[in-house]
Amino acid sequence: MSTPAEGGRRADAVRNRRLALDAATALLAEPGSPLTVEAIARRAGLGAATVVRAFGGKDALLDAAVSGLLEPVVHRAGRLLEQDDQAQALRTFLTELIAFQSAHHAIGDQLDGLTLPATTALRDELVRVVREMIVGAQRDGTVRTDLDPAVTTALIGRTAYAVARSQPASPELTDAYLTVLMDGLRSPNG
Amino acid sequence: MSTPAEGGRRADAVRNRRLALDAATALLAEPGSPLTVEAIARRAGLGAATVVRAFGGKDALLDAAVSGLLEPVVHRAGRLLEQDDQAQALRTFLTELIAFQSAHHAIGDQLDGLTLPATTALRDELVRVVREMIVGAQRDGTVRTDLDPAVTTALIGRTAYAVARSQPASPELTDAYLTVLMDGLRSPNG
DNA sequence: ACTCAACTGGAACATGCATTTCAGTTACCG
DNA sequence: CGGTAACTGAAATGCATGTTCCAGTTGAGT
Repeated sequence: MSTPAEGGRRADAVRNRRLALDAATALLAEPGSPLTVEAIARRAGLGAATVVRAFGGKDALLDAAVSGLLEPVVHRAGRLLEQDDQAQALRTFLTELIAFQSAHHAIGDQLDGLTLPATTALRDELVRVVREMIVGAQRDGTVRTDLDPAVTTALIGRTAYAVARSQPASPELTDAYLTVLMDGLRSPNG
Repeated sequence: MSTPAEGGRRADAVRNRRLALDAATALLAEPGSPLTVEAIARRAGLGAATVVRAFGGKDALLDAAVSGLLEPVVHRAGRLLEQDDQAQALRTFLTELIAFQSAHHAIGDQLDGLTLPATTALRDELVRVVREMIVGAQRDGTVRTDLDPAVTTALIGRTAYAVARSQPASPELTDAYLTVLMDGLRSPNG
């Protein structure tokens, strides 16, 4: 669909494509892993050339792996949007997002300057959902209205990412972040 | 003193050392610059070998350049510590720190995983000063006491860095960050 | 079974980088 | 001035990585 589809491929090619994807996904969860084509190939039990060809390049492989991990997170965020208390939904979502990013440490680590179409689309969708949460919470009166929702969303995105990158992952830091953020987002005279 | 000192060096060696340092410093302020030895050498009007040898390696050169930029920032933070209102001192310092990091974009960009002795020492000093500001503000009653100062310091360090990395530098984002942070750090029932 | 296009992977290649080499140059001391 | 050790920088080296080549292998249609 997005990347070379399963069309008239041979069975071994399909299987190796899956192996490469699984290996890349596994390495994304291991901090300090090289995340090179060589490492992915070794993990998958394949040659480097096969790994590269399966997706048409390393970037496309990483795009598939990262977006595969990100998709359930985005889906979960959409579900939280249906909740009554949008401020609480935002807090819950951020907690889960930070846990997710901590678990898949290399996602933000190695992929900073790349252009990955599927991943970018999911990230945009995530931004959209978070902004809706903020707007909803403003409507509820639980989040201050003197800040532009778009700016607030950018603020949350950047800082949450930074907190998740703490090494090693620190529950106290995450707690402090959520506490300060949510209190700071409350109406100033409330 | 730290790196090969001026000892019995020839005049041209001393001059080229300075040229290399200035070139590296200049490149740290230019977003998107390669920051390679080649680029530094071209900027300095020297050969790559000369640039490398002047400091005994690229890392040592960057350490000298970054710590040279960071030193006045640390000094300024120490001066702010003498101010009466520590919460205000913290806010002022963060404003300046973010501006500084935005101006020298590449500092955090390219130097994430390196071990630079002088730079690390200055950063530790900076952390120490910020923690003192927080403790002082807690004593003043302007910052909540239900958070560990060390954790709060880590939180501020990570998030300020993330905000400064926004591309392009956005005054609204910095404003929103400082507003939310300082309000969130106030006593919850105040 | 037979065929052959698709597929594989080790090896060669390409790229971008820091560092070292070394023949030539130059600052500095006497 | 010379002599010489320090210094210079273009080129060579080393290294890590992604990508491509190609001779051999294999899945799948007949």
